[in-house]
Amino acid sequence: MAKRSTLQVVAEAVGLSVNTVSRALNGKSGVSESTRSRIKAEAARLGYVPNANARSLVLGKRSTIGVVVTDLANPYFNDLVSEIEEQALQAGYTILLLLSDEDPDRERAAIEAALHAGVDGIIGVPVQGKSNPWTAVLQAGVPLVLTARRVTELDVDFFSNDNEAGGYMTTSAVLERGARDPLLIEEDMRISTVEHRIAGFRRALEDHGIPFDTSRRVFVPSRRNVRGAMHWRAEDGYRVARDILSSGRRPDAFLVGNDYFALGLYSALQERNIRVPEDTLVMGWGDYAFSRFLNPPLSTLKLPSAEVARRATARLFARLNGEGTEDTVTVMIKPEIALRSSTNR
Amino acid sequence: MAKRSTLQVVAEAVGLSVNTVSRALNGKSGVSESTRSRIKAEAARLGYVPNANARSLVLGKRSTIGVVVTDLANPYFNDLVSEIEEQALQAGYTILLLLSDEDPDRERAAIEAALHAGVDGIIGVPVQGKSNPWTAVLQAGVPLVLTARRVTELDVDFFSNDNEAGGYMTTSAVLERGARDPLLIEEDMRISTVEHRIAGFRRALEDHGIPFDTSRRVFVPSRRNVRGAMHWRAEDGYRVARDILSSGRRPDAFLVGNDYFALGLYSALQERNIRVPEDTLVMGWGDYAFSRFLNPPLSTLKLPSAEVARRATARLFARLNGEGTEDTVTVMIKPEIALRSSTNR
DNA sequence: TCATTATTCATGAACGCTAATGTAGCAGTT
DNA sequence: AACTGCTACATTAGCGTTCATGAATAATGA
Repeated sequence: MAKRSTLQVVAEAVGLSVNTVSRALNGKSGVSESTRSRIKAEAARLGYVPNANARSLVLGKRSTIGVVVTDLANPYFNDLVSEIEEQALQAGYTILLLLSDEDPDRERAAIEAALHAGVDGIIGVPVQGKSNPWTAVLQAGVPLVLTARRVTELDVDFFSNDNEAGGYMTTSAVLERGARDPLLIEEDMRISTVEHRIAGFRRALEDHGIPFDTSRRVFVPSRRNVRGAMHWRAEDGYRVARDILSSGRRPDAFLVGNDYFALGLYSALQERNIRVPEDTLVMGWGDYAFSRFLNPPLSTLKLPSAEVARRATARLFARLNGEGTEDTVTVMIKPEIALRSSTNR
Repeated sequence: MAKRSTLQVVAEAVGLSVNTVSRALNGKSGVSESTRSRIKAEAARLGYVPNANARSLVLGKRSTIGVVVTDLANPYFNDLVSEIEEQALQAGYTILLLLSDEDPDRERAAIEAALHAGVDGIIGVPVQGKSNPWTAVLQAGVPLVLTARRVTELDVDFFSNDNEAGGYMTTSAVLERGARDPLLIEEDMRISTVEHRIAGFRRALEDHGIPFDTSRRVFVPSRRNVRGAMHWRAEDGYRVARDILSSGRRPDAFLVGNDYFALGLYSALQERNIRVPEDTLVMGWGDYAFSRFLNPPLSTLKLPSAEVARRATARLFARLNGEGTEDTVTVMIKPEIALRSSTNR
């Protein structure tokens, strides 16, 4: 609890003015090399750490960006956050992490907290919901970049995977392997991710001469406001798959909204002694860490989370430097398909 | 990019002094209710958001705690971070997230960044390494709480699972189910977690009349400085298990350092047509989201990450309020075993 | 030698806020 | 009428920095 030494203390110790010490430590000109090194030595000896609050006040920025994400248990989002953190640190920024847990109320609170904390900019993954708390960010004049999920009524920079392409790629892959009656198990969320995925699914079906109708997709009820929501997703996927199978329906391919659903699906299929890939194909989404080790190894879609994160942070930093403020940009990065045994035929 | 309005602007708008406006908005006494509501209305109309930098400077605190963690891809740590975030938000704090990626150099940089950013306190998960960057935190007079991994030479508050007990519980479970030749597959890290786990393993062995020697445990080489290190862990676990099996060794139970290793182990066992649990038992560690959905469902140890997080943050906040500064405290919370089919016998 | 310029440092102000202190007005007490 | 105590506000100072400006000293040129 030692009282932290200030510039003044260092200045007195070396017998110079506060200003000179500041210039010396910040590498500014107007200080001779000899005194600069003397000052640096003394500062180090006293364990001087600049007061970030005072520094932020006068500089008018906090060197911190807010990262508002729905759920850390989702591998995609923790990849995203990890990469943002790395990029930020390299640029001399730190990140303030706020979690919304897919809950609109918490999201509002998170945004407010970020604004209140004085972040210089925000990278966000929006939650679905009628009211839009993100406009508050723009009103406050804080640069904003959205990722992963689009908010159409908001004209801001947006970076994401190309989910329509992903939906098309995954669906085409199973159709090309002979599936004629595929079923899409999707998250029940009003987010662009789902919408685009279904659009790609539909386009692939129609390209292969299979008419699309709503019976080709079922929804897994989404859970909100649950810590580590992902822990329940496999369970939910299992339940939906089990219901489908006990209704007597036998799709020859399953496409799921994330690899946790596939995990639950595997269990449900096994209960009925339906073999993968002999009796039905399974295609995941997300390429989670466990997917290649399932039995059989799961074909899935590898998402470019790191690149999304890099592009998004780069854009935010550009905005913080006052560049490219005139128009907003939308970038969708192509995912990559990972074909494994679950779609072998 | 609208210039944010300051207290002064609000003050002029209502024709009162800056101080009165400040008192009114902060709910302090000395302002009549009528003027208070008038001020609040005007502030809201102008979209006034207090300048966090100025506020932090005068209050002498940033209302932010640093969370220094090794790896977000590890389910245990993202549980931990999620819970810390929630607790912090409730207490009016935000969290600054720093990642060390199990790399001592990055850890040093992360700690420095947190200190530089002026956090009020730090919750950390230390990396192994000879030099100790954490002393810098104490030297700077910043309250520190460590979790998950102990640094013996550092006299600070420590909160964790009771890993020795966990090691004992998991080992006893397989021994009670008839295993006489168990093998421990452990991470090759010089951290207290591993050390305690092995100690518990050993104690359980000896309690059951099985002599411990170093051939009873093998190490999986640890990867450092890799984003999402967990993605490789299953692969590494697989490799170690495969080598064991191809050497002809046939343990009647495997205990692994985390559930990803179990995932790799399953693959290796399957290649040799060794059945679980008929031919050998498998016991995991961590109860990851996928573990109960494996085939067979994995017996494992459920770690009290949320409680560790809650206790640790509560302790840090106590320190921030100047309570309990006299001595340091060590808390080890008992984990819970989750018995599933992989140890059925 | 003296004027000119470059170098090195000091001084003062400002960032936006909160806390301590000051003052005017008014009711109640003696 | 004079004093006390309270309310409701204003005034002033200060948090620890950085930046703009200014002064002193040393170096340069004729």
